[in-house]
Amino acid sequence: MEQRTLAVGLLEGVHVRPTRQRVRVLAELMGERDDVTAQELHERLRGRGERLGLATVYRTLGLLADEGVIDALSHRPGELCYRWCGEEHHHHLVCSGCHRVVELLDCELDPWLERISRAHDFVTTGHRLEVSGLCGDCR
Amino acid sequence: MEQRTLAVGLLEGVHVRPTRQRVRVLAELMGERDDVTAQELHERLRGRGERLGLATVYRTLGLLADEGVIDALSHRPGELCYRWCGEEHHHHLVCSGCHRVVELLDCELDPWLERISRAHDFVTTGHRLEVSGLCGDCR
DNA sequence: GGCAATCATGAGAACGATTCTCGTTATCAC
DNA sequence: GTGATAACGAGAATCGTTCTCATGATTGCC
Repeated sequence: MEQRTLAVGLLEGVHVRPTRQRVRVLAELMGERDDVTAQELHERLRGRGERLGLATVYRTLGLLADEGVIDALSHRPGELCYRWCGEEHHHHLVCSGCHRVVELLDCELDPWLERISRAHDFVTTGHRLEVSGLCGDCR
Repeated sequence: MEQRTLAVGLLEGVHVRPTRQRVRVLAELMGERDDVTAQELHERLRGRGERLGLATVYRTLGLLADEGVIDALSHRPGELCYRWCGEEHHHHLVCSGCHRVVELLDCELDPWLERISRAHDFVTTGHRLEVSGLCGDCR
Protein backbone atom coordinates (compact mmCIF):
# COMPACT_ATOMS: atom_id res chain seq x y z
CA MET A 1 0.00 0.00 0.00
CA GLU A 2 3.04 2.19 -0.43
CA GLN A 3 1.37 3.82 -3.43
CA ARG A 4 -1.61 4.94 -1.40
CA THR A 5 0.43 6.75 1.21
CA LEU A 6 2.24 8.54 -1.56
CA ALA A 7 -1.06 9.49 -3.14
CA VAL A 8 -2.35 10.88 0.13
CA GLY A 9 0.75 13.05 0.40
CA LEU A 10 0.31 14.38 -3.13
CA LEU A 11 -3.33 15.22 -2.50
CA GLU A 12 -2.60 17.01 0.74
CA GLY A 13 0.20 18.87 -0.96
CA VAL A 14 -2.29 20.66 -3.20
CA HIS A 15 -4.96 21.05 -0.49
CA VAL A 16 -7.31 18.44 -1.89
CA ARG A 17 -9.07 16.25 0.63
CA PRO A 18 -7.67 12.75 0.44
CA THR A 19 -10.98 10.92 0.32
CA ARG A 20 -11.04 7.17 -0.18
CA GLN A 21 -12.09 7.51 -3.81
CA ARG A 22 -9.50 10.12 -4.72
CA VAL A 23 -6.73 8.12 -3.15
CA ARG A 24 -7.73 5.02 -5.09
CA VAL A 25 -7.91 6.88 -8.37
CA LEU A 26 -4.54 8.53 -7.98
CA ALA A 27 -2.85 5.41 -6.64
CA GLU A 28 -4.19 3.40 -9.55
CA LEU A 29 -2.97 6.00 -12.02
CA MET A 30 0.45 6.01 -10.38
CA GLY A 31 0.65 2.28 -10.94
CA GLU A 32 -0.04 2.59 -14.66
CA ARG A 33 2.88 2.41 -16.99
CA ASP A 34 1.01 4.12 -19.81
CA ASP A 35 -1.67 6.73 -20.06
CA VAL A 36 -5.30 5.77 -19.49
CA THR A 37 -8.71 7.25 -20.00
CA ALA A 38 -11.12 7.98 -17.18
CA GLN A 39 -13.31 5.12 -18.33
CA GLU A 40 -10.48 2.61 -18.39
CA LEU A 41 -9.43 3.62 -14.90
CA HIS A 42 -12.98 3.32 -13.63
CA GLU A 43 -13.41 -0.08 -15.18
CA ARG A 44 -10.14 -1.30 -13.73
CA LEU A 45 -11.03 -0.14 -10.22
CA ARG A 46 -14.51 -1.60 -10.40
CA GLY A 47 -13.06 -4.82 -11.71
CA ARG A 48 -11.09 -5.28 -8.52
CA GLY A 49 -14.10 -4.60 -6.36
CA GLU A 50 -13.73 -0.91 -5.55
CA ARG A 51 -17.04 0.86 -5.26
CA LEU A 52 -16.86 4.28 -6.86
CA GLY A 53 -18.80 6.14 -9.51
CA LEU A 54 -17.66 7.14 -12.96
CA ALA A 55 -18.47 10.78 -12.25
CA THR A 56 -16.10 10.71 -9.31
CA VAL A 57 -13.30 9.41 -11.48
CA TYR A 58 -13.90 12.20 -13.98
CA ARG A 59 -14.10 14.81 -11.24
CA THR A 60 -10.96 13.57 -9.57
CA LEU A 61 -8.92 13.42 -12.76
CA GLY A 62 -10.11 16.87 -13.82
CA LEU A 63 -9.25 18.26 -10.42
CA LEU A 64 -5.79 16.70 -10.34
CA ALA A 65 -5.06 17.89 -13.87
CA ASP A 66 -6.06 21.43 -12.89
CA GLU A 67 -3.74 21.24 -9.91
CA GLY A 68 -0.94 20.02 -12.11
CA VAL A 69 -0.54 16.75 -10.23
CA ILE A 70 -1.26 14.74 -13.36
CA ASP A 71 -1.16 15.40 -17.09
CA ALA A 72 -4.06 15.31 -19.51
CA LEU A 73 -3.04 14.24 -23.00
CA SER A 74 -5.24 14.59 -26.04
CA HIS A 75 -3.50 12.35 -28.53
CA ARG A 76 -6.61 10.30 -29.24
CA PRO A 77 -9.39 12.29 -30.85
CA GLY A 78 -12.59 12.53 -28.86
CA GLU A 79 -11.20 11.50 -25.51
CA LEU A 80 -8.66 12.55 -22.93
CA CYS A 81 -5.91 10.38 -21.54
CA TYR A 82 -4.39 10.91 -18.14
CA ARG A 83 -0.98 10.15 -16.85
CA TRP A 84 0.90 10.64 -13.63
CA CYS A 85 4.24 12.27 -14.27
CA GLY A 86 7.08 13.61 -12.29
CA GLU A 87 7.32 17.29 -11.56
CA GLU A 88 9.69 18.39 -14.29
CA HIS A 89 8.71 19.63 -17.69
CA HIS A 90 8.91 16.89 -20.29
CA HIS A 91 7.35 15.45 -23.42
CA HIS A 92 6.13 12.10 -24.60
CA LEU A 93 7.15 9.61 -27.19
CA VAL A 94 4.12 7.43 -27.84
CA CYS A 95 4.13 4.15 -29.71
CA SER A 96 1.34 4.02 -32.29
CA GLY A 97 1.16 0.27 -31.98
CA CYS A 98 0.91 -0.44 -28.26
CA HIS A 99 0.46 3.04 -26.75
CA ARG A 100 3.55 2.65 -24.67
CA VAL A 101 4.81 6.00 -23.46
CA VAL A 102 8.39 7.10 -23.02
CA GLU A 103 9.11 10.33 -21.23
CA LEU A 104 11.54 12.71 -22.86
CA LEU A 105 13.07 14.72 -20.09
CA ASP A 106 15.56 16.92 -21.85
CA CYS A 107 13.49 19.51 -23.65
CA GLU A 108 15.62 21.79 -25.74
CA LEU A 109 12.88 23.91 -27.17
CA ASP A 110 12.71 26.92 -24.91
CA PRO A 111 15.37 29.13 -26.45
CA TRP A 112 13.99 28.54 -29.92
CA LEU A 113 10.38 29.16 -28.83
CA GLU A 114 11.34 32.28 -26.95
CA ARG A 115 12.91 33.75 -30.05
CA ILE A 116 10.07 32.71 -32.35
CA SER A 117 7.24 33.96 -30.19
CA ARG A 118 8.89 37.31 -29.63
CA ALA A 119 9.13 37.70 -33.37
CA HIS A 120 5.34 37.32 -33.62
CA ASP A 121 4.55 39.53 -30.62
CA PHE A 122 3.40 36.56 -28.56
CA VAL A 123 4.12 35.71 -24.96
CA THR A 124 4.49 31.96 -24.74
CA THR A 125 2.56 30.32 -21.92
CA GLY A 126 3.33 26.73 -22.66
CA HIS A 127 4.03 24.15 -25.29
CA ARG A 128 3.20 20.56 -25.92
CA LEU A 129 5.18 18.20 -28.06
CA GLU A 130 4.03 14.72 -28.89
CA VAL A 131 6.22 12.43 -30.85
CA SER A 132 4.69 9.33 -32.33
CA GLY A 133 6.54 6.34 -33.60
CA LEU A 134 6.88 2.61 -33.41
CA CYS A 135 8.75 0.84 -30.66
CA GLY A 136 11.01 -2.13 -31.21
CA ASP A 137 8.35 -4.69 -30.25
CA CYS A 138 5.77 -3.28 -32.63
CA ARG A 139 7.96 -3.25 -35.72
CA MET B 1 -14.27 32.12 -57.38
CA GLU B 2 -10.53 31.63 -57.62
CA GLN B 3 -10.64 29.65 -54.37
CA ARG B 4 -13.08 27.11 -55.77
CA THR B 5 -10.95 26.26 -58.78
CA LEU B 6 -8.02 25.75 -56.47
CA ALA B 7 -10.11 23.51 -54.24
CA VAL B 8 -11.18 21.41 -57.22
CA GLY B 9 -7.55 20.93 -58.15
CA LEU B 10 -6.62 19.84 -54.65
CA LEU B 11 -9.47 17.33 -54.52
CA GLU B 12 -8.60 15.85 -57.88
CA GLY B 13 -4.98 15.66 -56.82
CA VAL B 14 -5.85 13.10 -54.16
CA HIS B 15 -8.47 11.28 -56.28
CA VAL B 16 -11.46 12.59 -54.36
CA ARG B 17 -14.52 13.49 -56.39
CA PRO B 18 -14.95 17.22 -56.46
CA THR B 19 -18.65 17.32 -55.64
CA ARG B 20 -20.37 20.64 -55.09
CA GLN B 21 -20.42 20.14 -51.31
CA ARG B 22 -16.78 19.12 -51.00
CA VAL B 23 -15.63 22.05 -53.06
CA ARG B 24 -17.62 24.47 -50.92
CA VAL B 25 -16.26 23.01 -47.69
CA LEU B 26 -12.66 23.09 -48.81
CA ALA B 27 -12.95 26.54 -50.41
CA GLU B 28 -14.49 27.91 -47.25
CA LEU B 29 -11.75 26.41 -45.12
CA MET B 30 -9.12 27.86 -47.42
CA GLY B 31 -10.62 31.27 -46.85
CA GLU B 32 -10.36 30.99 -43.07
CA ARG B 33 -7.50 32.70 -41.38
CA ASP B 34 -7.75 30.55 -38.25
CA ASP B 35 -8.79 27.02 -37.53
CA VAL B 36 -12.47 26.11 -37.37
CA THR B 37 -14.60 23.22 -36.19
CA ALA B 38 -16.86 21.23 -38.47
CA GLN B 39 -19.89 22.82 -36.85
CA GLU B 40 -18.63 26.36 -37.33
CA LEU B 41 -17.90 25.68 -40.96
CA HIS B 42 -21.33 24.16 -41.47
CA GLU B 43 -23.04 27.11 -39.80
CA ARG B 44 -21.08 29.57 -41.87
CA LEU B 45 -21.93 27.85 -45.14
CA ARG B 46 -25.58 27.54 -44.23
CA GLY B 47 -25.60 31.17 -43.20
CA ARG B 48 -24.72 32.21 -46.70
CA GLY B 49 -27.40 30.05 -48.25
CA GLU B 50 -25.47 26.89 -49.15
CA ARG B 51 -27.55 23.76 -48.78
CA LEU B 52 -25.47 20.95 -47.32
CA GLY B 53 -25.76 18.61 -44.37
CA LEU B 54 -23.66 18.56 -41.23
CA ALA B 55 -22.74 14.93 -41.81
CA THR B 56 -21.29 15.86 -45.18
CA VAL B 57 -19.11 18.51 -43.60
CA TYR B 58 -17.83 15.97 -41.10
CA ARG B 59 -17.27 13.37 -43.77
CA THR B 60 -15.45 15.79 -46.02
CA LEU B 61 -13.18 17.13 -43.31
CA GLY B 62 -12.36 13.65 -42.09
CA LEU B 63 -11.57 12.53 -45.60
CA LEU B 64 -9.38 15.51 -46.36
CA ALA B 65 -7.51 15.13 -43.10
CA ASP B 66 -6.87 11.46 -43.90
CA GLU B 67 -5.54 12.46 -47.30
CA GLY B 68 -3.30 15.03 -45.70
CA VAL B 69 -4.87 17.92 -47.57
CA ILE B 70 -5.85 19.64 -44.33
CA ASP B 71 -4.73 19.43 -40.72
CA ALA B 72 -6.81 18.32 -37.75
CA LEU B 73 -5.79 20.02 -34.52
CA SER B 74 -6.95 18.93 -31.10
CA HIS B 75 -6.08 21.88 -28.96
CA ARG B 76 -9.60 22.28 -27.59
CA PRO B 77 -10.71 19.31 -25.53
CA GLY B 78 -13.73 17.48 -26.85
CA GLU B 79 -13.66 18.81 -30.37
CA LEU B 80 -11.46 18.87 -33.42
CA CYS B 81 -10.41 21.96 -35.30
CA TYR B 82 -9.46 21.91 -38.94
CA ARG B 83 -7.14 24.09 -40.88
CA TRP B 84 -5.91 24.30 -44.40
CA CYS B 85 -2.14 24.53 -44.51
CA GLY B 86 0.52 24.66 -47.09
CA GLU B 87 2.43 21.56 -48.00
CA GLU B 88 5.51 21.98 -45.84
CA HIS B 89 5.96 20.61 -42.38
CA HIS B 90 5.27 23.21 -39.74
CA HIS B 91 3.83 23.88 -36.30
CA HIS B 92 1.34 26.24 -34.77
CA LEU B 93 1.49 29.06 -32.31
CA VAL B 94 -2.05 29.51 -31.02
CA CYS B 95 -3.32 32.47 -29.02
CA SER B 96 -5.30 31.34 -25.98
CA GLY B 97 -7.33 34.52 -26.08
CA CYS B 98 -8.58 34.82 -29.66
CA HIS B 99 -7.52 31.50 -31.21
CA ARG B 100 -5.46 33.24 -33.80
CA VAL B 101 -2.96 30.87 -35.37
CA VAL B 102 0.55 31.66 -36.52
CA GLU B 103 2.41 29.08 -38.55
CA LEU B 104 5.95 28.29 -37.52
CA LEU B 105 7.71 27.16 -40.62
CA ASP B 106 11.23 26.57 -39.48
CA CYS B 107 11.08 23.39 -37.44
CA GLU B 108 14.41 22.58 -35.88
CA LEU B 109 13.38 19.45 -34.07
CA ASP B 110 14.31 16.64 -36.39
CA PRO B 111 17.96 16.11 -35.47
CA TRP B 112 17.14 16.10 -31.78
CA LEU B 113 14.17 13.73 -32.22
CA GLU B 114 16.19 11.42 -34.39
CA ARG B 115 18.80 11.07 -31.70
CA ILE B 116 16.29 10.68 -28.87
CA SER B 117 14.10 8.10 -30.55
CA ARG B 118 17.04 5.98 -31.55
CA ALA B 119 18.12 5.93 -27.93
CA HIS B 120 14.74 4.40 -26.99
CA ASP B 121 14.63 1.95 -29.90
CA PHE B 122 11.81 3.86 -31.57
CA VAL B 123 11.34 4.77 -35.17
CA THR B 124 9.77 8.21 -35.29
CA THR B 125 6.81 8.54 -37.64
CA GLY B 126 5.81 12.09 -36.86
CA HIS B 127 5.62 14.80 -34.30
CA ARG B 128 3.26 17.54 -33.36
CA LEU B 129 4.17 20.67 -31.50
CA GLU B 130 1.63 23.17 -30.31
CA VAL B 131 2.73 26.33 -28.67
CA SER B 132 0.17 28.35 -26.78
CA GLY B 133 0.52 31.91 -25.72
CA LEU B 134 -1.08 35.33 -25.80
CA CYS B 135 -0.84 37.65 -28.77
CA GLY B 136 -0.28 41.37 -28.48
CA ASP B 137 -3.97 42.25 -28.83
CA CYS B 138 -5.05 39.87 -26.08
CA ARG B 139 -2.62 41.06 -23.45
C1' DG C 1 -18.98 14.42 21.82
C1' DG C 2 -22.69 16.73 19.32
C1' DC C 3 -24.18 19.63 15.60
C1' DA C 4 -24.52 22.59 11.86
C1' DA C 5 -22.17 23.92 7.61
C1' DT C 6 -19.63 22.36 3.95
C1' DC C 7 -17.85 19.25 0.73
C1' DA C 8 -17.79 14.86 -1.88
C1' DT C 9 -20.21 11.07 -3.79
C1' DG C 10 -23.23 8.10 -6.86
C1' DA C 11 -26.83 7.16 -10.12
C1' DG C 12 -28.79 8.53 -13.81
C1' DA C 13 -30.19 12.29 -16.84
C1' DA C 14 -28.50 15.65 -19.96
C1' DC C 15 -25.31 17.35 -23.18
C1' DG C 16 -22.43 18.13 -27.23
C1' DA C 17 -19.57 16.45 -30.76
C1' DT C 18 -19.33 12.98 -33.94
C1' DT C 19 -20.71 8.88 -36.58
C1' DC C 20 -24.06 5.79 -38.52
C1' DT C 21 -28.25 4.40 -41.25
C1' DC C 22 -30.80 4.29 -45.05
C1' DG C 23 -33.55 6.05 -48.65
C1' DT C 24 -32.59 9.48 -52.29
C1' DT C 25 -29.65 11.94 -55.57
C1' DA C 26 -25.57 13.04 -58.21
C1' DT C 27 -21.51 11.48 -60.77
C1' DC C 28 -18.70 8.76 -63.83
C1' DA C 29 -17.38 5.37 -67.38
C1' DC C 30 -19.09 3.27 -71.21
C1' DG D 1 -28.32 8.04 -72.22
C1' DT D 2 -27.82 4.25 -68.98
C1' DG D 3 -26.47 1.52 -65.32
C1' DA D 4 -23.19 0.98 -61.52
C1' DT D 5 -21.28 3.31 -57.95
C1' DA D 6 -20.33 6.95 -54.79
C1' DA D 7 -22.05 10.83 -52.15
C1' DC D 8 -25.68 13.20 -49.87
C1' DG D 9 -29.16 14.66 -46.19
C1' DA D 10 -31.99 14.09 -42.19
C1' DG D 11 -32.39 12.24 -38.23
C1' DA D 12 -31.26 8.53 -35.07
C1' DA D 13 -27.66 6.50 -32.52
C1' DT D 14 -23.31 6.58 -30.08
C1' DC D 15 -19.80 7.91 -27.06
C1' DG D 16 -17.24 10.61 -23.90
C1' DT D 17 -18.05 13.90 -20.55
C1' DT D 18 -20.57 16.97 -17.42
C1' DC D 19 -24.54 18.16 -14.66
C1' DT D 20 -28.26 17.45 -11.13
C1' DC D 21 -29.75 16.42 -6.94
C1' DA D 22 -30.53 13.58 -3.12
C1' DT D 23 -27.54 11.15 0.17
C1' DG D 24 -23.41 10.38 2.88
C1' DA D 25 -18.92 11.88 4.88
C1' DT D 26 -15.89 15.44 7.00
C1' DT D 27 -14.70 19.62 9.35
C1' DG D 28 -14.77 23.28 12.60
C1' DC D 29 -17.10 25.10 16.50
C1' DC D 30 -19.33 24.91 20.89
